[in-house]
Amino acid sequence: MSITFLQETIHNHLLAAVQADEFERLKPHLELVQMPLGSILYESGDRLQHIWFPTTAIVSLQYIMEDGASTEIAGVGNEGVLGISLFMGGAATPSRAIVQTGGCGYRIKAGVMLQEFNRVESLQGLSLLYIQTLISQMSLIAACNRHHSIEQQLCRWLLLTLDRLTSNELIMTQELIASMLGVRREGITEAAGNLKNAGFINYRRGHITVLDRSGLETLSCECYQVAKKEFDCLLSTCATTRHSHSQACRKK
Amino acid sequence: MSITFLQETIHNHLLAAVQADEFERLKPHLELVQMPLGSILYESGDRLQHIWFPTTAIVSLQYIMEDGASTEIAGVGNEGVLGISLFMGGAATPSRAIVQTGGCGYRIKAGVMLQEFNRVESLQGLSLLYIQTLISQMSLIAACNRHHSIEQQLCRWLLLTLDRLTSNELIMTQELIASMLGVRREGITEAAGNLKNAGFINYRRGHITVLDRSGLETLSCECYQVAKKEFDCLLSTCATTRHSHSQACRKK
DNA sequence: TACGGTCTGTGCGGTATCGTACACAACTTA
DNA sequence: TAAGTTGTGTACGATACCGCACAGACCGTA
Repeated sequence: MSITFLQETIHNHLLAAVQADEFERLKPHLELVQMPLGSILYESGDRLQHIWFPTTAIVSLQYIMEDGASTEIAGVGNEGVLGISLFMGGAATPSRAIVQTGGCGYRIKAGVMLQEFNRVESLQGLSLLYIQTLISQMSLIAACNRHHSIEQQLCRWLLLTLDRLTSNELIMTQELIASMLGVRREGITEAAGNLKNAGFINYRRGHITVLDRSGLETLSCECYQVAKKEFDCLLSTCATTRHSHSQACRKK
Repeated sequence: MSITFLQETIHNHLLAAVQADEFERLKPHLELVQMPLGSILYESGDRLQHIWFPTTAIVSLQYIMEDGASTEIAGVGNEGVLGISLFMGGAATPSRAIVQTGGCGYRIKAGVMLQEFNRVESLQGLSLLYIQTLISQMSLIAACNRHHSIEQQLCRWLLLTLDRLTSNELIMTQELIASMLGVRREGITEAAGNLKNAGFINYRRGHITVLDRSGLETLSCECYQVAKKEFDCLLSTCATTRHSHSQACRKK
């Protein structure tokens, strides 16, 4: 049982990088929960009750405008954690966290997490490191929104989602993708049609299958590679951090 | 002399909120420097040598794409600090920091700052609080990029810049504004022309004068008000934080 | 005062994306 | 099997923005 628990835990890289003795303290508070597609972890302005560490689920952070228009500002999979604003002064995040790919994750009560965050240095270091990655990702998306075509962005988005999955099939309507990218649904239909004609993907009602990764990479903007590099960097730091907190990767 | 120093210091709200005894330790390391218009504090990928606390200067954080296209991802004035990635694992920020309005600021060596950050709780708390604000700002800009017109964004940008100035005149070419917003210079010429015709601003070669703030507010998207609220919240927390670290504002 | 560089104004066609409307296809449920 | 719901395909004009080209205005410097 406890072995199963630990194996599952490994599926969140951040959690797996917490030092063993510190992890023992967290363990009794970790609660394995379902994170079904479409469920909302928190809304803009909510006071956080929990922190989440996804294992198989993927969560999308979206900024919602007054008229209801939305834009994804970051994605969080098993490399990350949701609810970081808790550590940062208690103010609510101005975003919505919605599950984009159903799966599981660990949940921990906000109060417990905050206490441990303040006490445990490795947890703090990892969180900060992750926030850094998140900031990079958000910058990237802001710039990508401005400068790249829907098709390029769709490729980026598919690739980044695919990287967090074990299978090559996404359960996902075009409508949903459109709301992530902050564009019209028809725009996605057209872009997806092109990718299908090119033989890079296939799809049917709510399911998208990626047939040719490298094809998508050629059509994607540079942003995919940049984001991937960021993630790889984070993960490799996590992997080597269990016992000593080294410096993160230095890029370029 | 030391009184002058302190008075100047107050001009950075974050620095002013550091507890008195802790501030005494930082003080000998603070170096008042000029931050002339157009100078670059750091480039994407640089290893940080310093941390900056602007007093009268305003700095723009930009993401630069491979083809040279740029987008502002956040602005930093005397409410903030530059070089936060230092605290977050040492990885370089994937952005450029360029002075958008010339002025002064305090500089401190990265090594010293890092040491104090790890030792001094109030400094850490303030930094985290600021990072939270920064994240909010970045989300907002990402969404604004996607959904709002150049004219709306120009209004937002002018208003946010104005809020950080004492005068109502910006020293700023249209070319520069265009590179901040990530659009063509001609787009700014047109939008600025409209604002001039409406009587809200006036300008001449490199100088923009705001004549009617509230006029700009009516044309701006919601994003200005949202960003302003965030800043006000940060500042009020700073103002009350010198002796006890309270929770930040809760919104909505 | 004249020069030269920089900044701004304007026009044009091209294109990506939008808004809207509607038909059809694929699943779900009764 | 039929009805209803939800997702996808397509078409059309409107429009915001782009890329380019060039003229003219401003301002510092010689």
